[in-house]
Amino acid sequence: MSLKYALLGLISKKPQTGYELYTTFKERMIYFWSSTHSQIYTELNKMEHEEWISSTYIYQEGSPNKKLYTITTKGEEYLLNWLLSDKIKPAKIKDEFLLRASAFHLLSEKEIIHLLDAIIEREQRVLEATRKWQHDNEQDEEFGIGDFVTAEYGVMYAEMYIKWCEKVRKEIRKRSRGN
Amino acid sequence: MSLKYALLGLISKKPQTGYELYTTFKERMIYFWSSTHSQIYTELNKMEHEEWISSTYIYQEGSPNKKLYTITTKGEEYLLNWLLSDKIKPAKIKDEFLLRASAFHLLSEKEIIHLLDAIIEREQRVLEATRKWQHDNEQDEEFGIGDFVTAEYGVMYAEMYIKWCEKVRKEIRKRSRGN
DNA sequence: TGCGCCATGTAAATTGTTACATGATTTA
DNA sequence: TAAATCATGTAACAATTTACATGGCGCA
Repeated sequence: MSLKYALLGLISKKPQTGYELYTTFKERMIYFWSSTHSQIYTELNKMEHEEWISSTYIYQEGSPNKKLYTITTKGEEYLLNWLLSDKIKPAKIKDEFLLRASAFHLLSEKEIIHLLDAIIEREQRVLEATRKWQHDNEQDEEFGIGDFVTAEYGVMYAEMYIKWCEKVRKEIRKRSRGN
Repeated sequence: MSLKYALLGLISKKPQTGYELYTTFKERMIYFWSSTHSQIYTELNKMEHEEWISSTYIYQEGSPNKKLYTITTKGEEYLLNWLLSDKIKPAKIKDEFLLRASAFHLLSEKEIIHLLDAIIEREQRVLEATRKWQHDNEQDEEFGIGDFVTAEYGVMYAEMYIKWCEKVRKEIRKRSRGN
């Protein structure tokens, strides 16, 4: 399982809390990885046991206390070993809309167009958010090569998705004119 | 969970066996859905209990016997209801290579290029296979709108992935010349 | 003679999701 | 004043993966 590598990769950039890692997952990594806070906290505790990371407890007034995790030498070695391994597992995707698309033979033109429009809108929002994030952060010294290439992927992925939706719309219109 | 809808969608096109469904998943739907044979067989049995599908046992000489599943009216209603529902869950993606890419700050130019080349090769194989499948089947009367649009997606997705890899390669070369 | 294909299943283990639990501060 | 944010965790449940189990046929 790769959640541990995902967490190690992020912590290797700078020490972080579980909450920060969780927000990074849901805000920035959604188009290539996903997880929930309950899974992240559990995994972080396991990883500390394995001594891939170490934590410092930070007392705060006003807001709740927190644990800051730092990667260890052992953790860095473990991560690097995985990064360089030859066996790269193929992506695992569960795309509900594509699944619906595969059953378009059961729907009318109107129904398909309605679904497509909703998805185009959704993807446009994702695209705008990614571009905004990229623009707001690219001058930041913390913005590294990994952030650059994955943000670029996010943009290309959303653009492709929208283009595909429009292609499908054209095809649907064409087919229903034909009937 | 949507595996049941995935199966219903496929069975709605024509009666199929668990084995046929399983091969469709691993050969054709990999870029938008994945499952294993053990999960598929279990799910099919549950779905028959729910009366969304019914089965006919087919005795064969030479090869093992099999069960052919057909969708019921109840199953069709259930599927259609899901197809038209407004809440379309966002795609859940676990892309190990993108995860590695997000940790590229830990690798050298040479190491990154090595990984990229392997992925480009992999994606080119996927792309060729999808195009071949599309070409070999588009004249088939069973090749419907769902097959058309999802195959198109597969092609666009793989093309985008390759373009992204090449963009990353250029960026990596640029950055290491800069140092 | 060993591997892959056809064909279906169960059991065990791991992963992932949702709900429960707490509680102060900030924002609408 | 209700919801969202910060912050961390556990428990129960659901989904998924890997291993176990069987066995004939065709191919190299």
